[in-house]
Amino acid sequence: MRERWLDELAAARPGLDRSSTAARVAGLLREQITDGRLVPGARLPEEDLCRAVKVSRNTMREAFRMLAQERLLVHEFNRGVFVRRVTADALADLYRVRRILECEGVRCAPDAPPEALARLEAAVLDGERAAGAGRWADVGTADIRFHQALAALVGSPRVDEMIRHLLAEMRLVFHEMGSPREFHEPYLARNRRLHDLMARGDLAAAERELRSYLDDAEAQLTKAYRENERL
Amino acid sequence: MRERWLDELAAARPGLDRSSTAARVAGLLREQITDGRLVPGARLPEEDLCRAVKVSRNTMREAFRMLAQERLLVHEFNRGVFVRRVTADALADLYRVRRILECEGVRCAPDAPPEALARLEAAVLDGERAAGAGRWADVGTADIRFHQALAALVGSPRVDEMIRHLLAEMRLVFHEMGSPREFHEPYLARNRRLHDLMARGDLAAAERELRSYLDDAEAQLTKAYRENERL
DNA sequence: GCATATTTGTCCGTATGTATA
DNA sequence: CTATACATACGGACAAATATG
Repeated sequence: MRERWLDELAAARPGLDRSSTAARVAGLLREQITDGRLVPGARLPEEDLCRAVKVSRNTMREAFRMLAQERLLVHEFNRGVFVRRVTADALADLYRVRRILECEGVRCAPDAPPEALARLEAAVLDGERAAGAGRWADVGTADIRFHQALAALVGSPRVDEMIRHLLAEMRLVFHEMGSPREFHEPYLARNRRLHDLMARGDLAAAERELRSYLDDAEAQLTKAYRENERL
Repeated sequence: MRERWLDELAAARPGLDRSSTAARVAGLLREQITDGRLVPGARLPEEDLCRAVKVSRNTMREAFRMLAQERLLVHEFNRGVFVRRVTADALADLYRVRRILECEGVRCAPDAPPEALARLEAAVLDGERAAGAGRWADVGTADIRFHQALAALVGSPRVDEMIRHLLAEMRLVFHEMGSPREFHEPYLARNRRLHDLMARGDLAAAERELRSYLDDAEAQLTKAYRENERL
């Protein structure tokens, strides 16, 4: 059975690019994954994908490797590659590291350049606008951008990369549980409050708010996970 | 001209393994790099390596990709792969993240299992023993193990992986400047002191000591870098 | 539990494009 | 500018592992 995301992938033929084809293919797949068209646990058969994107198996395998490094795919030896399924343990670890990096971002706020703080506010506004228009998927995207901007206050390229990968994984978690509105709506106001506390310079309160935010979100997701596992 | 590390690589044929050949090849190369036989900036020509290790280009490229993800190699499109050269900027970023992760480790010490603290002390002892025997390369290894154990107190697999990669890069830095004794000797006593402060439960003092340790090490390495650049 | 079909792991030869002496 | 060396990408081959009936 030829599935829908395969056709969409085949349709999205990019124009010639200056970078490697493997990187381009990886980009296509990444988009399918973060947009939720390729669901966690789905298997990616080499041959089908090669036909769909019209690249050789070697190139496809190179693209697989890239995405496996980003933890979006898992490579099971002699079995194939699958869209990553985030376990409850991995989820806890994800939040452990988010707490470390994002709280550090809050503490670095005074030393951050104004553009970095502006991006934080822009993300809050984007989220509020998207919510007003009922575009709940975009609310989720804005939320991710907000937390990315938070960690970016550290001013470290490495931290930027870490948080980018972390939040890409968070998308996997969201897709595994659906109902974006229910999950993201309550956090809109909290992002706003967190931003305002930081703008006011009350970093201690901001960090407390952030910690409680992350605790709540983790608890909510973990609860949903346990319920899903029961199926 | 056939260089020495190529022969050593060819000699180190491992017994059959259950994992992928690419992973095994990556392991071989990693060893050559962290041991300093492959120096930063060195070029790794595909063909020569394939002949030396007797694997196909595809497999070799897969190994390259793994090591590039660990930042030990850099892949320049259409030019080849090279052993990474850590720039002064990258060095500063390296220490920025080390400060974040290792200080977090200190703060997590009370919640860490006894084995984790034991590994910290073991690394201190290993360093002292190696120094007593004049094995300065081993002193460096013990130092890296010490800081790895420090970050491991966080109890997060992800943090473990991050610090492992970070410290592997630190090895690149060390190799680019030689004289292991001069650099590592003064830090032996500081590792001991840091450990003792933590054992005593004085976390605030421990964190202060760690920060000053990292500041000093960074300053020393940066200074050496500037001097090297003058060549 | 077995035989078969499918898929992956690995290798090779080759054509094309890119960088550098 | 030409020549050479090398990287990129393709497609086919075969063994080994896995999934399927």
